[in-house]
Amino acid sequence: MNDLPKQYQHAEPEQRLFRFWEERGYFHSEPDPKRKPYTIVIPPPNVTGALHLGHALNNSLQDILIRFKRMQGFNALWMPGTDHAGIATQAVVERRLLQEEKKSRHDLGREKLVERIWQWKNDYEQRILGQLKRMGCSCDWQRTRFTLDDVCARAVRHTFFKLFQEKFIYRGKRLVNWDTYLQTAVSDDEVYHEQVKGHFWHMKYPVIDPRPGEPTHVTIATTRPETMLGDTAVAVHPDPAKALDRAEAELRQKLAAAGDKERPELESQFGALAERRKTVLPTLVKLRNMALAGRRLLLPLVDREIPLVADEWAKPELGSGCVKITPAHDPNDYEVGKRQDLPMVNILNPDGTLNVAAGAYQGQPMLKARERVVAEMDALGLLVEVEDREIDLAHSDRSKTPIEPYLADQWFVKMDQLAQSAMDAVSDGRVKIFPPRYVQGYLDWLGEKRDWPVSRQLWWGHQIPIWYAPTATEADLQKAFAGRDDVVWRRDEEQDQWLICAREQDLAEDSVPGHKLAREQDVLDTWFSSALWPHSTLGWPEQTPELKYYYPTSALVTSRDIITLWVARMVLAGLHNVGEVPFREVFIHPKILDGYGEGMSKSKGNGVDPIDVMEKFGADALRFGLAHLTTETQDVRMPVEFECPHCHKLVEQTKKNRVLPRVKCTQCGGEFSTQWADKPEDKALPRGAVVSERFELARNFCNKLWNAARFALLNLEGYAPAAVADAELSVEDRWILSRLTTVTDETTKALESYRFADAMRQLYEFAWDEFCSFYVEMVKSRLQAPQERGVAQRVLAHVLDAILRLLHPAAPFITEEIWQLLAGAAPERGLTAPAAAAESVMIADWPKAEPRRHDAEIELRFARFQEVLRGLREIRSRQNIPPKTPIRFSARCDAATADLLQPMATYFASMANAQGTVWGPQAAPPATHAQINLKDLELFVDLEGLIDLDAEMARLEKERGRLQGLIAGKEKKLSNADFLARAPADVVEKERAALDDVRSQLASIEQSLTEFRRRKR
RNA sequence: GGGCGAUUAGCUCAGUUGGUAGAGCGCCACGUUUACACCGUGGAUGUCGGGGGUUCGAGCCCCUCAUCGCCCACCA
Repeated sequence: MNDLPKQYQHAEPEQRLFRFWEERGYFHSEPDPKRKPYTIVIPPPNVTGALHLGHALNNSLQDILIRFKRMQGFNALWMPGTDHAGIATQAVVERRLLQEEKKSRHDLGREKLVERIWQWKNDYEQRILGQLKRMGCSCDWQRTRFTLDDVCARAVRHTFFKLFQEKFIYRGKRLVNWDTYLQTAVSDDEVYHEQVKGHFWHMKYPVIDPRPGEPTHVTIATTRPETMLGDTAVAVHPDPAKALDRAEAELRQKLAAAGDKERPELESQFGALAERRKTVLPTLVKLRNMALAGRRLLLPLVDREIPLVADEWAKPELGSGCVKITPAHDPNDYEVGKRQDLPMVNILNPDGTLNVAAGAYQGQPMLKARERVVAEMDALGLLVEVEDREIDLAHSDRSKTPIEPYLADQWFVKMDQLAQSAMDAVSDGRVKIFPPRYVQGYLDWLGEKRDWPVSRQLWWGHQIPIWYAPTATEADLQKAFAGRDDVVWRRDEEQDQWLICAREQDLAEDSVPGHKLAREQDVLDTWFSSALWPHSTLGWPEQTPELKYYYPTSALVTSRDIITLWVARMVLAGLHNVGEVPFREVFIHPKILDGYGEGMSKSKGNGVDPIDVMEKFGADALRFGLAHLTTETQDVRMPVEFECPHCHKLVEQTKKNRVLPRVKCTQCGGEFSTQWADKPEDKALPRGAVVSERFELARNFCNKLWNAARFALLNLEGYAPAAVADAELSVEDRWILSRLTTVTDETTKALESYRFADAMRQLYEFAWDEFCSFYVEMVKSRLQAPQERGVAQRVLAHVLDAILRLLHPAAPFITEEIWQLLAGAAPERGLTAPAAAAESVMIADWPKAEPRRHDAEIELRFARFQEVLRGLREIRSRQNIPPKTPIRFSARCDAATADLLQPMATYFASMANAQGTVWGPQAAPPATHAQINLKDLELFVDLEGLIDLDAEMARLEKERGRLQGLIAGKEKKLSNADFLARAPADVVEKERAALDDVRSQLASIEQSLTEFRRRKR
C-alpha cells in the first residue's frame, strides 16, 4: 500500500474506471416491472459546438441524481442524446462555408449543404458525447438519440399528422421576423434588440383634392422611410380629444406617484400636452372628420391612393398625431390593417431587396432604397425634418443581422387548448417546478396562448410532411388514397389548393394520377422535435415496453432560459401525445456566468471547456465543485484565466482575447492555442487551458479524501470483519457514528429536494473536519494497541465505506478508485452484519441513517472537547510554545462539564500535548498562567517557566475590553423594561445567564491581571 | 414599462423559525507530530448596498431608493 502516491492522480483512474463501468453494463437499464424506475432525459445539447461549463453543471447535477437514485435501488435510466438545433447549426455551417470557401448555401444546393451539416453534426456529437463520458456521466449510452434520427423523425411525423388531422395545425399569412441573411423566419425568442444610431424622418403626404379649410398635407414620422412604399393608409385617432384627456389623466396619476426627481420632467410633459391641445388637436379633429368622410391621400413616389382611416392605434399625444400604416412590415400596423381591412403590400424579397411592388425601387436593398426615398421626398419638398435618434433595432440572434418584419406563409400550431393543458398540469401539481418562483413565468407565458409558428425556411431539420396539390380535385385524392388512414387532406381556400399530410411514408410526386404534388420545402422549428424528446426517445408512437415503464420520467434538470421554449412545450406535447405529463419534477439550476457577469454561451465565445478544467483538476473536482456552487438563488460567477503552457503563469481572460484562436502570454510572450483554434497552424501551438481557481476547493477535497483512504489502507493490515457490539465502541467511534447518521440523513434529504450545495457542504465538512481532523487523529493510538486495533479497524473501514457511498454521486471516480482499493484490504465490511462489499460503489446501496446511533450526549461532549482543545492550541500559539513542549492545564467548570471532559484526557494529550490536572469548580489559576474563557468554563494553562507575561497581559487587556463592551450591552438590554416584559421568558433567562457568565469571566481576567502586575514589579 | 433575482470579509459565496455574523481562496505567524504542504495549528479582516419602518431585539420581516443581472412587453 505504500506505493500509493501522496497526491491523487486523476487522469489514469478516470479512463480505466469509466471503461470498467461500461464493461460491467452499469449504465444500461432495461424495463423491469419488479423494480421502480427513475428516469431522466438529458436536455439534448445542440450540436452547434462543444459543451461549456454551463452544460457541465447541468449534466453533473443529472448524474448526481441518477447515481444517487441508482444506489437507492431504483432502476435508473438516464437517456442521452443531442439536438440538431436547426437554425443555429445551419447558420454555423453556412458561416464557415462563406468564410472558407466563399460560397453561399445556394451555391451548394440543399442536398450538399445538408450533407455538410451532417458531417459537422457527426464531429460535434462525438465531441459532446466524449465530454460527457469524460465527466463520468452514467447515461445509458446504448440508447443515445439524436433529434433527427429515425426514431425521433417518426415521432415528429406522427405528431404533425395527428395535429394536422385534429386541425391544431394550420397555414396562414403572418408577419414574421424575417432574417434576410439566412432567409428564414425566426421566432420572437430568437430576436434580440440592440440600440443603434438612426434617424427619425418627418414626411408629409398630400391630401387629394383638399377642401377649403382642410389641411393640404398629413405629416407622419418614421424610422424606416423606405417602408412608405408599402403604406396602405394613414391613421388618425377616432376621438383625439378624448384620447388626450386620457393621456392627461395617466400623466396626472404618474405625477401623484412620482418622487421629487421625476417631477420636473413630468410637469414639462404636462405643459407639452396642454400646448398640444391648442396646436395639434384642431388639425387632428379635422383629419378625423376627413377620415370618416372617406378622404384619401396620395402616397408620393409610387403615386398610390391610400385612405385616411380612424384607428385608435394613432396616439394624438405623440408626433404629429398621425401614423403611417404599413401592414406587411410592422406588427402593429398589421393589426391595424386587419382591423381596417386594408390591403397588405409586401415590398420585400426574401433576400432583403425590394420587390416589384416597390415600383421603380425594385431590386434595391433596403438601405439603398432608404437613401433614395429620403432624397426624392426631399426633392419633392415633402421631407419636413430629420431628427437623430437612438433606435432599438431588432436583430436575429442567429445571423446578427437586422430583422425585417415580413408577411409570409407560415405553419402554426393552435395553442389555446394545448397551452391550457400545460398550465393545468403545473397548477394542479402533476408537474412540480423547483424553485417554485419559476412557476409564475411559466404560467404567464402559456397564458398568452399565442399560436406557435413552427415552420422555418431552412434545409436542416424535419421537413414538413405536407404535399400541395394545386390541380387535383377532392375526388382525385379520395381515389388515390382510398383505404389509407395515414394520409389526410384539407382545402387551403386562400391559395386554392389541397394540403395533404402523410403520416409516415413520403408521397411521390405522382401519387395522385394525372397531377403533380409538390412537397413543402420548409422544415419544422427545432423545438417541435425537442418537445417530443421525453416520449420520442422512449419509442413513441410505438407502445414500447420502455415507454410504458419509464414514462412519465422522474425529473428534468435544466436552466431557466428555456422554461417556456422547451419545458412548457414538452408538457403540452407529452399530454397531447401520450396523455400524461413528461416528468414529475423540474429542477431549474443556476447559470454559470463569466467574470464579467455574463452568461456563458457558444455565440458569445466566453464558454469554458470542461475538458480544460478536468485536465487540471480532474472530473471529480469539476463535478463536486459545480454541485458545491449550486445554491437556490445565486447564479455562479466564474472568473477564469488562461494558463500559459510555456511559463505556467495565469493570463487574464479579457472580453477580447477570450474568443481568439491564439493568445500571447503577457508574461513570457509565448503564444498558445485556445479552444477556438481551428486552423492547423493554430492547433499546432501548445494548448493554453482555461482554468479557474474556483475548482481548487474540490480538488483539494479529493486529495484529502485520497489521503484519508491511504491512511486507512496503511492501517488495515490484519483486518478481520466481525460484528461490533455497542459496548466495544470507544467514545470517538460512537461520536463519528452518531455524526454519520445525521449527515447521512441530511445529505439524503438535501439531494431529494435538489439542495445540491447543502449536500456537498455537509459531506465536505463531515469528511474533512470530523472524519479526518478528529476521528482519524483519535483512532491512531488505538490502531497501535493490539487489543483495540480490531474494533478500530472495523469502524474506520465502515465509516470510510459510508463516506465513499455518500460522495459517489458527486465524485464517482475517486470514490470508485478507493472503493476498489478498500476491497483489497477489507472486502467484508459492516458493523452489525459484515458482508462482502459490492464490486463497485456505483451499484452499492445508498447508506441508511441509523437513528439508534444518534447520541446527543456524545455530540455535546465532543463539542465541549473541541472547544477546550481549540483553547489549548490557541494559548500554545499565542505563547509561542513549541508543539513538542508539554503543557499542563486545569479547567474551572461545573461538575457535569468536568464529567464530560475528563474522559477525553488522553485526547488532550495526543492532540495538544496537554495534560489536564484539575477539572471542576475547585480548579484555580496557577500563579503564572494563560487563560481562555469559554462558555461556563475557564481554562488555565500553567506557564511556570514558559510565560511571555507581556503578551499574555496584552491579550487579557484586549479581552477585558471586549467583555466590558459585551457586559454593557447585556446590562442595558436587561435593564430595558420592555425587553423584560415582552421577550419570551427563556430568552430573558438565557440573557441573564449569559451576563453572569461573562461577568465571572471578566472577574477572572481582572484577577489574573492583578496577579501579573504584582509579579512584574 | 411589468416581473424575478442579487447586493454580507480583498475575491467567490453560505447564513436554518428574527436573538449583535460564517466557509473556501487570499493574507499574517508558527509548524515538516510517518495519511495529506492540494497539509496542520493559530490569527487578522465586515456600519451585512443607502434610507425609513415594524419589533424588547432585524443580515433575516415591511416600505423606499440605488446599482447589477435575467425574463416579458413596448417603442409611428
